[in-house]
Order: sequence, then C-alpha cells, then structure tokens
Amino acid sequence: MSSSLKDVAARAGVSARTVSNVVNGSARVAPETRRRVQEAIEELGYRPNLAARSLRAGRTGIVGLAIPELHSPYFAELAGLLVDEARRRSWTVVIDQTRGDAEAERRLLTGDGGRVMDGLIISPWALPAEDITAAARPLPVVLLGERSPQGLADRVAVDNVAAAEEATAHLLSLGRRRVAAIGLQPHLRNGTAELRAEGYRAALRRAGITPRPEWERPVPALHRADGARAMAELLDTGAEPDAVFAFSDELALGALHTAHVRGLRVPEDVAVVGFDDIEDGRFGRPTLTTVSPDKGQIAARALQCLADRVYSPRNDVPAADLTVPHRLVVRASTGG
Amino acid sequence: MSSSLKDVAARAGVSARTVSNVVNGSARVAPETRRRVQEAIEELGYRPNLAARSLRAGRTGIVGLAIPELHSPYFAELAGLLVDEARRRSWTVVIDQTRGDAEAERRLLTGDGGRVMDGLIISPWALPAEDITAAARPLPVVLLGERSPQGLADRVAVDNVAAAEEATAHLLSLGRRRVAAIGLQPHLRNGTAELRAEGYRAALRRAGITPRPEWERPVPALHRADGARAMAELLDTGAEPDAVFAFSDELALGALHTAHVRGLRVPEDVAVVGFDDIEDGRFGRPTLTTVSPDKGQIAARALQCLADRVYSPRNDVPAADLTVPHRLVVRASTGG
DNA sequence: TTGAAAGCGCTAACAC
DNA sequence: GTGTTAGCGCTTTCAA
Repeated sequence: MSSSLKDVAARAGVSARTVSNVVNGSARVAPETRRRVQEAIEELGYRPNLAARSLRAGRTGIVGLAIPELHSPYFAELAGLLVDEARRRSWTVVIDQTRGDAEAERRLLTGDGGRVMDGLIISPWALPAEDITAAARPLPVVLLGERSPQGLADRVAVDNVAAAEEATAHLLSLGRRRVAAIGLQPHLRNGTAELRAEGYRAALRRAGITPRPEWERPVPALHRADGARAMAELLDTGAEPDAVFAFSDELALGALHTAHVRGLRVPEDVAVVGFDDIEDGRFGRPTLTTVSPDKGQIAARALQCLADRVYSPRNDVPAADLTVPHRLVVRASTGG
Repeated sequence: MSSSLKDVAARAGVSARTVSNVVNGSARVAPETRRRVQEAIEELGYRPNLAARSLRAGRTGIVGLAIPELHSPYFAELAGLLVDEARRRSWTVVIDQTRGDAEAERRLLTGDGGRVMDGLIISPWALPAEDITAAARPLPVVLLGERSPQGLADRVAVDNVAAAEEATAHLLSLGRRRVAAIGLQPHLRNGTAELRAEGYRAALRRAGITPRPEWERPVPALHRADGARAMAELLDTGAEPDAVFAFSDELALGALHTAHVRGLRVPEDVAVVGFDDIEDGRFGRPTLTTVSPDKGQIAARALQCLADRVYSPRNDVPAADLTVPHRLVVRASTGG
C-alpha cells in the first residue's frame, strides 16, 4: 500500500497538520520543518489521496461531459477543447457517451455518475431540457446546443436559426432554386435539427420559394452513411435538387459520396453546404462549404458557467443563455 | 446541502447499516424495512457520496485514458469503444490529452491525476515506455501500441511490422515499384512509426527492391495537413512514386488531397494505402484502402488487463503482451 | 509555528 | 435481520 499523510508525519517527526500545510502551501511553515517534511514525502513517495480530500472539501474537481458520440468528429473536437480548457482550471473531465439513448442520458444523471461530478456539460439528444435539469438536480448543468431551456439551466449554443438561414441564402445566391435539406430528426427531442430546418425554410420563403416537404429528408442519425442514404433518396424520388444543405458536415460528406457515385458534379450539378466545420471537410474532395461555430468559445464559456455555479455561494444566479458566434466558410462544394 | 446516509436512516427509523445494505443490495433486508428505506431515499433525494465510498474502498472506479489527441478520428473512435467497455464494467473513464507533449505525459502520471485513478491506459507519444511505467508506479498501466516495454507493463497492440509489410506487399502486388512511405517520426520516442517503417522496408526487400531514403517522408504530426505536405514534397523532389503507404489514414487522406490538386489520378497514377480504418476513409473520394486494426478488441483487452491488476491481490503477475488482429481492407484507392 | 482531535459519508467487523 | 461503531486520509478548529 502507498503511504499516507500520517506516515509522512511520523517519519518527519511532526504532526499531520504540519504535513498538510506543507503539501498545500497554506499556512506558514518554518523552513527547516518544511525541508524535513519534503524529504519524508520524497522518501516515502507520498501522494495525497484525492478521495479523502474530496470527502473533506465536498467537491471532487471532476466535471462531466456527456455527448452522444465521441466517435463523431464534431464532438471529438469539442471534447478535446473542453478537456484543454478544464485542465487550465485544474479540473478533470470524465466523458460519457449517451449514444443517442434516452435511458443512457437519464442513467447518467441519476446513477452513480451524478455524485462524483461537481457539474455536468451535456449535449442533449434524446431528452428535452426539462427532463435533464430535473433529473440532474441539484447538480449544476450546462446545456450545449439545446432549444429553449427557459431559464432552467445555463445554455451555450450558436444561433442555429440564423446560421441555417445564412447557409441556405448562400446557396440561393448562387442561383439555385431547388434547395434540399438533409438532417431532420423528428424522432429526437433536442430541437437542434428543428431550429436549423426553421432557418432553412425562412431563407427559402424570403427568396420567394415555397418550402416543399419532399425537399426535406429526415435521418436516423448524423453519420456519413445517413447522409449518403438521404442523398440517394432525394435523387430517387425525383426531387432533382440543384443544392443541398446538410445539417452536419458528416451528413454532407455522405451526400458528396452519393453524388459522386451517381455521376453528379459538385458544385456544377449540386452545390452542398454542411454544418460544424470538421477537419475532414477541409480536405475532402471537393472541399466542403460549411457553417463554422466557434468551438473554442463554446468550450470556454461552458466551463466558465460551470465554474460560476460550483464556486458561487449563491444558488439563485439566473440561468445564462449564451450565443456563440459562427461564420460561413465558403469552399469548393459551392464553387468557393 | 444534499442528504447523507445518516439522514435517510433517521427518516426511515433504522440504522445507517441497514440503509447501506439496501443501497448496495448486500445483506438480506426485511421487505418491509427495505420499502421504508427506499421511500426515505426517494423523499430526501439521497444519492451516495462517491468520495466517501472511494475512501473506504481504496478504489475510485475511475480509469484514466491518455491519448495524444481526442481530435484525431482514430483516437476518438478508440476512446468511444473504451468508454463503452468501461461502462460495462461500471468504471468511469477520465480522458486526458497529452497533445504529443512529453511534459504533459509526465505530469499526467506524477500529478494529482495519478491518485484519482485506479489504473491508466496510455497511448504514449513523446515518452518511452520505461519512463512512463517508472513515473506511474505503483499505478497499473496498460500501454497501447508501444514498442518493447520488455515486461514493464501490460501492452496491447497490432503487429505493426506485419501489418505494414502486408500493406506494402499489396501495393507491390499491383505492379507498383516506386512505393513511397509517409509518416516517419524520428523525433518521437514511441516507436510505432519505426515499426511500420521496418515492415515497409522488409516488404520492399522481399520484392527485390532496395529501399531508398528519398521515398521515406517524415512528418511532424499525423494530421491531414501533414500528409498533404509530405505528398507535395514527394512529388516536388522528383521521387515520382507510383504508390504511397501512409502510416495513418489521416495522412493518407491528406496525400489524396494533394494528388487531386496536382492532377494525379488515384489509383491509376498513384495507389494509396492508409492505416487505422477511420470512417472518413470509407466515404472519401476515392474510398481508402487501409489496414484495419480490431479496435473493439484493443478496447476490451486493455480494460481486461487493468481489471486483472486492480482486482488482483497478487502484485507479481507478469506483464501481458497482447497482439490484436488486423486486416487489410482493399478499397478504391488501390483499385479495389 | 505546531499539535491534538473532530468529522466529512460510507462500509463492514462485531454484537445482539 | 438490524444496531453500534471503528476507521478510510484528509483538512481545519481550537489550544498551546
């Protein structure tokens, strides 16, 4: 077994209190005493036990991150930024995947995990915000990209409606008129896809085009394969789109794949815009036009929100609703 | 503050012991008593404090995963599988990114993190195995894809030499003779790139071809941009390769990008093979031939190793050295 | 400046 | 089947 603070104290001929002071640099300690203690620590290979420290402090220094899939480039990139940002604050991140499963999201909150974390950053998928915050209570929660929590919890997201509108307007500005949308998820409760659909339709209407149901393709998930399938359906049902707005880059890349297989030229025959700005899109063929959310800011702000709540003595700070900037990055898939 | 086991006991009119039994389902409890306790738990919203439980048990139920970058598709996918596998064992995973920084790798082991984890799975980058296991002691460590730990720690990896040899042999079997390699990393200490280079050269020699230094391109990192640059250098220096073996799919995708920009046809002018079998490769243009390691098995075995050590009373179990299967997946980039 | 000791919330050995 | 209690390793109040 490894040695404890008591062992160090005994070895250095001082009390536990003094060792604790040395380790934390808290109170003033006589230089000679400090030296002796340091020496004992070294010799015994002592390392403080975090469980004990957490028990005392009532905090664990661990913040949870719950995302649908680590596997997805967008979430992986975001998770990476969050981990970096957390380290800057001396926090550790535990990552959980919900795999788009409502039960998994709930279990995450009610299960053991709920007690080991000081707070949770969650990108909801299957559950609506109300359920999540209710299940988490009293754990501080930050929602990523969720619709209308109505002051239930802090929230950080891009303006999905505006971003989708811009993306669609860009396609229309190229003279395209039959603009399809890939990525609706009517079976989900998180609302993100619905917001993007709203923006898409708004842009069409503003250009004097009536949105048509056959232009809107739902998908079961957001993988390349789903985008490829949706694109194939779009072509098979005779919608004859001359442009496609995919609600994620992965879907867009799948759509590009199908377009290529079917002998369509991009952007000449079909222009394509994605959402997320993942690295694959920058090196795909053709390179992908996309909506780029400021992921660094999402990470920074989410952790700031959490820090405010965990360290704040007051419980009644109103829920923040932060909108993070985005920009349209035009590349080859729309002739950029 | 949230309520403790004692509060529940008081409310249910039983002792702490009984509540503990109910929570853990350990000893037998009278049905009526159980009901009362459950009710009290419900009413108070009681949740066990994991810090206290850890302190008691001497274990935290947390296993660390240290990878160079979450951002990279290969590691993201692997991390996802490890998280799933960990959940199956009721373990929580904390993920740390080393960003290829030796100092970060060391700090991870000597810092606070070392005390909160029951064990660590690490994909080393900058530090050699000896340093890692030394710094981690007495924390159980599993190395992923590292060269020759010589019994220092458990290790799980594919047979890099054999896999690289197969990939190269595949290119040679297509009649290619000027087979280049992208992805050497002489500045790193983890050895993986060197093993793949060995396999690459061995295959060339077996085909009666003398490996040439100008065919081997080093890279600072394994991103698409590095692959793109390496490919450009290869073309600019007049090596005139008719095939390229990239040590990772990301590098390969970057190389494909450059080939396209330079007007080279793949596979007609240059055939390309990658390594990792990430999802992007399956939907790229052209689709990418690659070496596919069994990632599920890497995840499962790594956790099995850790479980054996954490739960094993004996300290002298010899270090395991597990080789995970791989297979060559032939796709369009080599005419498959 | 340092020591003694209480107690964070939980589990389990020991009683009954 | 249930109660009592010691103690995991640490921080911190109170004394000295």
